[in-house]
Amino acid sequence: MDKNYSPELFENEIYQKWLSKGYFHTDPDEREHYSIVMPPLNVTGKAHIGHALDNTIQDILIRTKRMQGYNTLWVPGTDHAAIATEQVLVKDLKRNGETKESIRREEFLKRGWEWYGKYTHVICDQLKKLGVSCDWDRLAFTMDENLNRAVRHVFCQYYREGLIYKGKRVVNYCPSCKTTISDNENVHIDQNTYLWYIRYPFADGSGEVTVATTRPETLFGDTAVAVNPNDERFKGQVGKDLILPLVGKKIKLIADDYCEMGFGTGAVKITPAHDPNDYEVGLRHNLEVVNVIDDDGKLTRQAGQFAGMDRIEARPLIEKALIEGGYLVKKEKYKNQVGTCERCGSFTEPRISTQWFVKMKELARPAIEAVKNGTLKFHPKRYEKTYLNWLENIQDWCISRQIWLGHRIPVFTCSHGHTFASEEFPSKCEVCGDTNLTQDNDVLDTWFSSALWPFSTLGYPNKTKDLAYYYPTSTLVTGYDIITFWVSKMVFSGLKFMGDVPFKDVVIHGLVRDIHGIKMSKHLGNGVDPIDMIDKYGADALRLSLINGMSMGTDIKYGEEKAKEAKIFINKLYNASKFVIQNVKVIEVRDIASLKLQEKDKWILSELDRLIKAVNKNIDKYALGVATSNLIEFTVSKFCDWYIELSKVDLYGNDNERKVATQNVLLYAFSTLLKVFHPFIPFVTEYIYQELPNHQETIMYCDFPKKVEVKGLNNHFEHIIEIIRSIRNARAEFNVPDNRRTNIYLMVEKKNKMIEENLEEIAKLGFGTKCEIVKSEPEEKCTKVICGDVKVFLPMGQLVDNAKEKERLEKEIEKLNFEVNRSEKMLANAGFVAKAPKALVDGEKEKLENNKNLLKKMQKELSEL
RNA sequence: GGAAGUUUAGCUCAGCUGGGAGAGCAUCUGCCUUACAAGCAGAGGGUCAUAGGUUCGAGCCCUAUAACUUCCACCA
Repeated sequence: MDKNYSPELFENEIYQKWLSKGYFHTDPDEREHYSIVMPPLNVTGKAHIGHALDNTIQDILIRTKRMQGYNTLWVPGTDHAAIATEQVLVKDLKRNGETKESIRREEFLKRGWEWYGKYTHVICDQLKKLGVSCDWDRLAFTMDENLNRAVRHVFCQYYREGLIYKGKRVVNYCPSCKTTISDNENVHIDQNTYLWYIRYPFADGSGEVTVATTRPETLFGDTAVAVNPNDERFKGQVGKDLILPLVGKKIKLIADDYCEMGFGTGAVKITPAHDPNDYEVGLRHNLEVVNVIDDDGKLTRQAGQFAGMDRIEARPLIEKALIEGGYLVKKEKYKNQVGTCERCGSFTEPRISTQWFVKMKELARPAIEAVKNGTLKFHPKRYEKTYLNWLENIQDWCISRQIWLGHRIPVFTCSHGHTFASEEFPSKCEVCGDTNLTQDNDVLDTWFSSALWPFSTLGYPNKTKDLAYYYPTSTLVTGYDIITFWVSKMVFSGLKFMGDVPFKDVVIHGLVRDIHGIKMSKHLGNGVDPIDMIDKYGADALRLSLINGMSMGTDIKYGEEKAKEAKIFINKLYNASKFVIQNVKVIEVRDIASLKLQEKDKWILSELDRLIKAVNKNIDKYALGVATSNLIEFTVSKFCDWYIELSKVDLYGNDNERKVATQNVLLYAFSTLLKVFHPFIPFVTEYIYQELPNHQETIMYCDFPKKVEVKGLNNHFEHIIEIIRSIRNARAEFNVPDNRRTNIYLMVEKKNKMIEENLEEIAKLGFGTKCEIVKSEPEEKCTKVICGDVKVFLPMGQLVDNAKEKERLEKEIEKLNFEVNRSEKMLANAGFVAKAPKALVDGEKEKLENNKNLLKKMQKELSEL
């Protein structure tokens, strides 16, 4: 082993070994299964710190369950991320003076596949560095042939059942990406803009109506002005014609509840083509729909002289024209929110278009039910609300996208106008046999294929063994940001097509932010690159730093410091392993239950037992951050600080029987610790494990510890620890440097086996040359420490100072008095004695008794000084 | 406009069926003790956001308030 912990020397090698041995691969058998499907990775992306978190959590769960004996499957996969990839490709083409239209659809798709082929391994390789134990043999891609089949199969079934329809709706359109985007992808941002007050004169010259708008450029599409039906100011004028400024055409003044009295001017212009509300108003009043913004975000010829200009850029010019025409009443500053495209950031346009939709009401119902009746559980539970709230207010799902990359909608039309959906590419029309067929040009929303992920990756629509065995999967791990995007869609899809939920538990983690709590972004340059962290501190350190102290569902503030800290801890574990290994090199391995254990052995084993149980419990609760805290606390504060030091007495001593027992306890405790730790920090635990005597082929398949199989471990070894602590404290108070050793004398009230057996240990850990039990106070000048029924004498010669000694005792007495007082007050409280649990009351009584005794002794000491 | 989360040591956070406030980092003191100076031993540091309430007992439960964060929503 290397002197220092250097993960770069072994992590990669170990991963390659795991891979080559096929440890991650599994097939159905007679055992109980535990399965997870990995949220598909964006195939053209780089792994970011959020991926590291998400996959570390999954890996911990998978590795634990694998060690617990489950048939454990973790399916990895990638997503075709159509819009993002298409954008990149289009940009590429542009550089060569081409467009996708110029190279045609077929060639464009070919280039898409080349791109995917080129980049798939990048993100997968990055995940491998993290140590993920997923079954790479099953790596899935949302555009794989089988997944395509699943998509078409599902589409056709929806279609046949009338759950998919084509319809006119106001949808969000991104003029830059040139496609429709879903509500989820349309992010609202605050905007400082203006409200323009524009005068619309009555056609008969009888005055005017002033409307307020944030979008003067849509004026060319106005087909009415609406006022509230109860608005007295407009009584008698509703129904009259107004002149549309700049255009000159006549539009009607209508009355509709949508227009709120008291807001703005109380009158609102209605542009059905470019505002969802206005569209609804338009339907109610049978208004004409006039498109003034085209696919590129430019004004159409309806805008007259402004035609061909970008809608945003045209705004000041239109304002100028309104001023010149005398139509602008005023313009005031205004804050509102506008939709922007999640991907490119440009302003989106609501617009009327023909799109494909999935009817959601009926599909949502069982998905709601599954959570309400507990078939599907969220961890933490509060995220049920996000999920339910979304499903309960669900709108129909717009699934068509106007791009080329992705799953093309399998709907065909023949030259006679017959339209039908088909799973396979049809040779003729289903109705009339016509062979002249055209396929719908749109592709499906990427979430349409992601929605099928838990079963499409297992072979659906074929009835495979995998599907029968591993579905429903056990746990889904993802961030709260895609509960509505993705989780909900998988649930209703699974229920619909598999007749069962896609997973039983949904584990929701938070977002990883920078150390100040700000979202990481390229723009701000505050991102932490996980690969960078792995290179500097090792994958185990990265994993541990992400998990330790994490509370599921809550955002994490992350900085490089955390990886550094984690590495320091792992270094500690590594050093402990060096100690263990060098002391068990030559060992007579015995069954732990058959050993003659000393008190310190029993103590560490009972602490280990507590640790194991706590970790098991916390993993079951998905409280992984608490589990690692348990593990670290045991490793440092129990095993290293105490047991290793205590064990040296016997390891370096002359009693062979004691030495063998100690070696065995050391080996047992440490190897058990490694196993419990393995899911969290897989590399270093495997590396160390392979150095231990009697090891198996891999730690990955060792039994995950459930408890320590030794009876009668309870003792009061804590008392020895207390004595050692008081010695150290006393020395520190006298400023005795650690390198100056003294004798230690103990006076006990009655024979105490525990102390007799641990004299050497007390001496070693208490900086003593020796430690002995004395019958009477030693002659030497000593400082005295009282620790329960034990009096400790530390001969300190000149250092002992009566005044200081007195001061120390008085401080102790004061503390004790406070305690006694507190206990007495509690016990004097009738309510407490009557209502608190008996054990608590009895405990308090005992404490009071002990403290009173101690107090008496101390006061005696004080008076004797 | 709805909803959720957060508020505990200088910093990052634990503390989950209510029973004497914790860790790591940082700070101070002493130590190169044969696993570890990326270390060891010791110390200081907190009206658990504020105000009420329930209870024998509240960091934890209830009700308000404040600050910060996030999600959802069509207010011109």
